[in-house]
Amino acid sequence: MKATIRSVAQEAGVSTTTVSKVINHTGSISEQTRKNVLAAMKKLNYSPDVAAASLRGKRTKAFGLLVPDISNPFYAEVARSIEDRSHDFGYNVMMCNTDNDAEKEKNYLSLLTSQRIDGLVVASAFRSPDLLEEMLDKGFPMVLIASEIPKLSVNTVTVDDYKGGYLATSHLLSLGHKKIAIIIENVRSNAARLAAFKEAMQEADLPIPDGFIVKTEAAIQKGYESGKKILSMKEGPTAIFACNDLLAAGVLQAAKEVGLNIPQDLSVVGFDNTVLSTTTSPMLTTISQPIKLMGAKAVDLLIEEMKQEKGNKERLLLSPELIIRQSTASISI
Amino acid sequence: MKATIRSVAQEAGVSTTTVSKVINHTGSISEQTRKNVLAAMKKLNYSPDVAAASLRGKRTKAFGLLVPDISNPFYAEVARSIEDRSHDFGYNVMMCNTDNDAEKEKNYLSLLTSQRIDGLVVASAFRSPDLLEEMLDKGFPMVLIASEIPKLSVNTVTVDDYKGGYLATSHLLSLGHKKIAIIIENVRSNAARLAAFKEAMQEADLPIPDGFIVKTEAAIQKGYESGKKILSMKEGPTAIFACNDLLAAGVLQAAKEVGLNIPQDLSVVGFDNTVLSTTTSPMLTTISQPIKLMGAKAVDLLIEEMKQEKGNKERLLLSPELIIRQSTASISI
DNA sequence: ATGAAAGCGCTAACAC
DNA sequence: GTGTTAGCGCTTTCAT
Repeated sequence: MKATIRSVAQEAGVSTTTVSKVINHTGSISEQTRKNVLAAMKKLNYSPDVAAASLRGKRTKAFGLLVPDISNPFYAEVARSIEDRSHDFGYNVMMCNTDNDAEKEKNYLSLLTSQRIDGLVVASAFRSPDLLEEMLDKGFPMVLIASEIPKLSVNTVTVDDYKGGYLATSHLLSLGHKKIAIIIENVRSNAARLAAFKEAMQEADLPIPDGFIVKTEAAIQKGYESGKKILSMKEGPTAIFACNDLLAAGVLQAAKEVGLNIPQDLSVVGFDNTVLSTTTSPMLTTISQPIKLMGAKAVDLLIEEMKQEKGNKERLLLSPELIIRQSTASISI
Repeated sequence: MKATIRSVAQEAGVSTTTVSKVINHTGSISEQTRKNVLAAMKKLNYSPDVAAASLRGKRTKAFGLLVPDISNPFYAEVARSIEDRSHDFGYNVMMCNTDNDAEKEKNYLSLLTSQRIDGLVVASAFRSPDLLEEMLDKGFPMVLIASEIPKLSVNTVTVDDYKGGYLATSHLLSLGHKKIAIIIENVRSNAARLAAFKEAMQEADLPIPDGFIVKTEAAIQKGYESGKKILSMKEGPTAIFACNDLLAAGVLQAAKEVGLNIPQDLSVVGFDNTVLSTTTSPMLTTISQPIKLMGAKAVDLLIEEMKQEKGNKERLLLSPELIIRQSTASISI
């Protein structure tokens, strides 16, 4: 028999109102009754029912989190930072894996609506963001993390992808590379990385030959395949910018298989600075995103928005950093 | 203004009872009214409020998931498989990171209780399982995954850790290694792996020198440090069994730093077969756990238990598999 | 086949 | 400083 506010009230010899007041620190309560109530709560091992409270207009103390795939180390780390910060505020996080699939996204959105969550953290791509827009219009607290949906007026925290792409390309350029290929994932954040790549190449007056831009999905295997394809060209590149660590790890495998030494024969730079970038051999030069900070900021923004109905939307652009490890080197010839 | 069962009833010109019946497929409803109600629901974009329903004794359609750390690739993959299967049943998953910290475990347990979850999946260590036991006694649906708490009578799905440990050690033994060290994490599952290691060594009449068993935490850095320590011994081992991939990755780094070639100078086997084992170089020989299957089974067990109050507790022991890659080889001398 | 009404656990006026 | 009371959105007897 689970303890209710009524059983606590009875135990403490007061009314439910009083108990409610001590739970929520509202109204005024004498120190003595407070103690009695607290004691009764402890004795009955009482914990308030959020569901019931939320019915009366209070918060559910739960956020939804939409990620493409938690088993992708980048999103696992994002999830961890989101959950940590949420927990600091007494919030639980409902995790949903969308695979960037529109059907699943929609599905989860309605599941989460049924669950009466207080806010939503979105890291999924949402190529058709109509439903999100609807929720936004209704004033539903939401924040995008590591994901951009230009059309939407919404709180956003991302790394500066353009800068990241520029950093990576410049690094390669400064090493003397002239033939650089890029592998991107087909999501919005990667578009900015590509744009920066093109810009940097153009500034250096370098061409981007056909086949030097390949678009694929985020998976080691895909990186491997893309790497194979690029490295089989007659006039292959001397460097590859892989737009995330998963892809870069795949490229490393492909290069090894083709007999290329890294970084002597081929430089590779990744993106995200996930755990993977330190386990590959050679370790990956990559662009780091301040994941801990991003997660914390995202949650803060959400909490903020919940308090003040309809505050202004913020767009937080955090700075990426170039982490030089062992997968890049000056061009030898 | 969110649609309620009342607004739907009004729209359809029926009572709330009728609407409830069509939602839950209970009682009997004429085909015509069914259609009307469905139409009204669609029109108002209605989705039932789980919180309110749960107040009346229905399920909340949410599970809790306690993992040590979602940013550990193994648990990320476990979480993914749990969430996938839960979603198949219309369930949401609340993810909690405990860091195997008793305080946090306790904290989350009470947070989750407030949330009225229908069941709990536990992958966290729970060195003091009193609270879990209490919940179990109350008949609360629970399942342990990749984690053992012998004292508890509870549904469990794990890999056969003993067999896994035996597999790993035998592999090394069959390669001619006689001096083998082991690095374990201080959790229960690893105890079985260690026991199997000892057993296999004894069967082969091989001693385990002082310092060949090191106990640490699950992190690359810890694996690195432990590796360094072991490899600095005068009479070092020719093979190391690292009880998870994170640790193994660290050992690889340590070996490299000390100038040891893998697998020529040192064989390494990991455990878990996470994404890490394919990105290291050389790729890791490791013991694979059928994570997808484990997650699915765990959820199935939970659903099963929810239906039939107090069924018998099952203990599912799945078979691990030896995955031979490149980090192990016959002893050269 | 349908509806009226009670009540799940809780909060918030409002009264005292 | 404390209690009475009305409902939040829903399910569920029990009538009709």
